[in-house]
Formats: sequence, C-alpha cells, structure tokens
Amino acid sequence: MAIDLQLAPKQKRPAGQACCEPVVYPDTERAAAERMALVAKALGDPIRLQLVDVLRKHAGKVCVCELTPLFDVGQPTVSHHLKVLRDAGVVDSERRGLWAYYYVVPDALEELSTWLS
Amino acid sequence: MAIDLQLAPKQKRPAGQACCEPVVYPDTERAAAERMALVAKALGDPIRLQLVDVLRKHAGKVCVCELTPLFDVGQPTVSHHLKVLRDAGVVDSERRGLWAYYYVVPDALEELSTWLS
DNA sequence: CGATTGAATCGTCATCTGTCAATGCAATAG
DNA sequence: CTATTGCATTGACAGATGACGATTCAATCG
Repeated sequence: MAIDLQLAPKQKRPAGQACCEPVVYPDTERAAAERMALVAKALGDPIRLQLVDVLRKHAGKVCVCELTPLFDVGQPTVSHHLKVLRDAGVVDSERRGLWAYYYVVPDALEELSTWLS
Repeated sequence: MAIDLQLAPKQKRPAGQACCEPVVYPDTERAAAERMALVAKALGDPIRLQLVDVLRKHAGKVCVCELTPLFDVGQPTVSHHLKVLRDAGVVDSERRGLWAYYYVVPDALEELSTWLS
C-alpha cells in the first residue's frame, strides 16, 4: 500500500544516466488495484451505474422488465449490461418463475468505496 | 435521486398488455450518473487506478519519469493514461522546467465516493 | 548555437465495448 | 400440447480503447 518513492531530480541529470531509481511496486497493491479497477470499470457506464443505483434502493423487488423502460436502449442491451455487472461481481440475480430479480452483492463495492474515501 | 418504481407483476399478464408502466427517469440523476460514470471509467484500469493512488500520496512531488518505471508499459502509454485521467477531470498537471508534476484534483472523486458509501 | 532530456503526440494495430435485430429458451396460461 | 411471456444469447457492426514505435516539442545544459 505505502509506496515510498525516491523523489524527483530537480536538475537535469548528466548524459546516459537514468532519470530515477526503478521503484519496486508491491504486488499486494497491484492485486487490489486490479480488483478495484474491475469494479470501477463495471460502473464506468451511465446505464450500469444507474442500474446499480436502482438495485440498491429496490433490491429483490425489481424485475428486468421494469428496468428496461428506464433507459433508451433495448432489452438485450440492458441484459448485456446486467451481465457485465454480474461478471464483475457487483450484482447477482435470482429467478422466480418468469422473472429475474437482480440485487447488489453485499460488500461488492466496499473495497473501492473505502479506497476512494 | 429517489426513483419510486411500480413494483413487479407477480403473475403472467394477459396477452398484449405491457409488462409495466413506463417509469419516468429523472434527468437530475441521469446527469449525475454520467458524471460519476466518467470518473469510474477513468478509474477502470489498474494502471490508472494505481496512478491515482500514488498521486494521492505524493501529490505535486512525483514527476512522470518516476511514475513510468512503476508499470510494465512504456512512457507514451503512461502519458496516455495520464491524459485519460486529465480528460476525466480526475487529475491535473503542472510543468516545472523539464518535468511535469501531476496531482489529483481536489474533490474530483468526492461525488462518486459519496454515492458509493 | 547544438545536443540532450522529459514528456506529449502521432500513426498504427489488435482487441474490447455498446448497441441492435434476430433468435433461443424456460416457465406459464389456456 | 400450443401460444405467449420474460429474459438470455447470438451475430454483426461501428466506434472506443490500450499498447507500441517513431516522432515532435519545449526546456535545459554545455
């Protein structure tokens, strides 16, 4: 987590010499960054972000057929966005009869949320 | 912000009838979603997320030549990622002599951070 | 001045993404 | 069983994205 950098050279360095020491990057942070970037990427579309927003407020109560008319895209596109969110581990779904109910996976946003604040 | 949905139909509806009332989506939330999705999209790459992470801890003290060796990509690619972050309003830069110093724009992450928590 | 350095930009390429129309499929109603 | 409904999947397509090598450019040093 803590990356202690050698600070900047403040004057032009002599020819041939490297700008700065190669700073080793901790693997732990790299893995965390990959997890958080995955979640951020999933949220990086207005439709998906609003889907998550609605699902957080109406978890388990809204079927896909109610989500679709919220956006100016077709049903397959909404289904695709939900799949992206599912693949990122942000949401999951449960089928009851003909309907599919989505909900935000508990704590799926927590790591990113904590890092952001 | 508050989207009050008509809840799901619990039984198969008669032929020809729409699944549910078209729910009007407030424009305010849509604009906010677009802003936050823009930021999330910028953070949706491990390299960019780590760049922001480093810049938050060493704001104004790290030049690009120190950021480049942190990642397994070339200097133009790091420069490209910094530009993506700059275009998203997440970071800004200041040139001092030969060096460019980047920093996280204050409050750039706040709206997303608040929404997430 | 001319050479060198840090950084941005350009051109190119393969891959990914968002969208749609069409189709597939399980569950239900009649 | 047959028809219909809700939702997922497929295939196609234009546009965006991430990466690289080569180049450009401004600033500095000698």
